[in-house]
Amino acid sequence: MKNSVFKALADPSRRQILKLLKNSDKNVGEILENFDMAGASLNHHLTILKNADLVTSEKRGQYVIYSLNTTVFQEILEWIFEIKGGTKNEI
Amino acid sequence: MKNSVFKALADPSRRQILKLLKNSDKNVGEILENFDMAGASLNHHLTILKNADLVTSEKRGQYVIYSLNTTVFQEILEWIFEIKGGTKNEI
DNA sequence: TAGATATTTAGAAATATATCTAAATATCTT
DNA sequence: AAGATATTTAGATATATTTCTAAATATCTA
Repeated sequence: MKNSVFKALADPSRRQILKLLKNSDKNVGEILENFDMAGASLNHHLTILKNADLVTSEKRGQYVIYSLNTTVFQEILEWIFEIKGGTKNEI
Repeated sequence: MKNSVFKALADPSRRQILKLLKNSDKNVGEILENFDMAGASLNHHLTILKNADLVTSEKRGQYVIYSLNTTVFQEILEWIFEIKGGTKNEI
């Protein structure tokens, strides 16, 4: 499990971004509406999430759409089971 | 889910400590053998893990024994499911 | 009780992180 | 093409984190 994933999850704003993207993909402006933060600051968080593969982004015209990448969460689950002991069947 | 938990997991040394404690409880010296780090530094990491309720500690004579506290991992799992969607039955 | 061992606390230094403003780049619309 | 809107980059600053050494505290053993 990559360190960048845990580092990315260690910030409340970034976790909230993930929660926002759970429901629907959003462009940067739409994400920004939920925060009291400069656009450049949000961009910094998005970059960190992207480097951790927790989100993906795609340019559509003027906008950049961010989406949740759920495959990494599977890896996090596996890391937890490794520590916690047990398997997916025993939750 | 408390921020302190994610913060605690964001450091590789601390994640390794959790992995070490998975197999058996250990005192500080035994944990320290696995790291190239001053005792005071390790103590700092242990304090962070303790504040996040990821480990517990108990003094036994001269030694302090650290143990994994698996109950918090259950909460982490639930947070992941909240983001990822799905339930424990669908892994 | 004195010295040895185990752990924690205090304080300092280096590095990393989060945030900002200003400017750059890309795209859209008229 | 010019101006408007969306996003990113650059550079600065403040705060947080990791690590160290030295010293303090607690317990054990001879």
